Amino acid sequence: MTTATASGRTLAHPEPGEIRLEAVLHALADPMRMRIVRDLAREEGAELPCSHFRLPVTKSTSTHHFRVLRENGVIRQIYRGTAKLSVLRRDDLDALFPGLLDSVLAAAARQAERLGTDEA
Amino acid sequence: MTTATASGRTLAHPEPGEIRLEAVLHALADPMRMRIVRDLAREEGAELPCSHFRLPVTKSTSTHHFRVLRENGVIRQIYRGTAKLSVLRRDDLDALFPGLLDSVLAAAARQAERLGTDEA
DNA sequence: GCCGTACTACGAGGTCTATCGTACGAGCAG
DNA sequence: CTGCTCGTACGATAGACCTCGTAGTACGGC
Repeated sequence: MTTATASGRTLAHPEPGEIRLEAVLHALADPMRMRIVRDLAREEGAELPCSHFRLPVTKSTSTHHFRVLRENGVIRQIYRGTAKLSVLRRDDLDALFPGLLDSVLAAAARQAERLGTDEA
Repeated sequence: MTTATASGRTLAHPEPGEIRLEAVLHALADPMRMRIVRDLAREEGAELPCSHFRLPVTKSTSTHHFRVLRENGVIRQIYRGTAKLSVLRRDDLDALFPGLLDSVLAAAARQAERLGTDEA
């Protein structure tokens, strides 16, 4: 439980009603972002810092991808100390688009297995 | 090239094994293309000519979007006379990514209803 | 107070995308 | 054959996107 040590730094997230399907699909259409989402889904409910994901890109690019995921309503991000923790917005997504996230994740897992592209 | 033998102008489609999830998601992330796919799904199995879709763009742009859908494995296209008919590749998509197409279509329908953006 | 860590902001480069307009080829109706 | 309709191809333009590097801010420990 993140006891919101709230430092005043707050990040803008779309309301559930603001989340658009095209935006979510677009966010998931990038391999790097799909990888992040898959990692988050694997540790359901876990709040992971950006540095936990060993992405093969620079930190600037990571920031960009996390921002896209957040602004499109796929993840939620909060600050805690110097770290920024990310969580999948499964509840909101499931409420808006039932079954979508699960089938996308299943499809990604299946394709990763098929192509042997399964990363950590 | 398009060295078409008069009766059988054939179009290149990806094999089922060539269809990539990111590509499918990317194809569906565009409102114009999502609209095409929804129309096709609504008349399941039907072969509809491009002209059936009254898209608010020029013909060049339509051609472009249909091409993207075809090259990414979402639809199949065949010539018949002067018309080019399009069909949803539901069988292949369902085999590759079970449930994906249905949940995306359901999500699109739900969002259209929510936003009152239902066209057609 | 000072420094290291974690992440951000801004700008730039290169690529991709969506859109259009115009010109062309393929088929069908006279 | 002549024209008409359907769709394609090519070129161009404007905008978005992914990537990076550098400089900067917030936080925690010394």
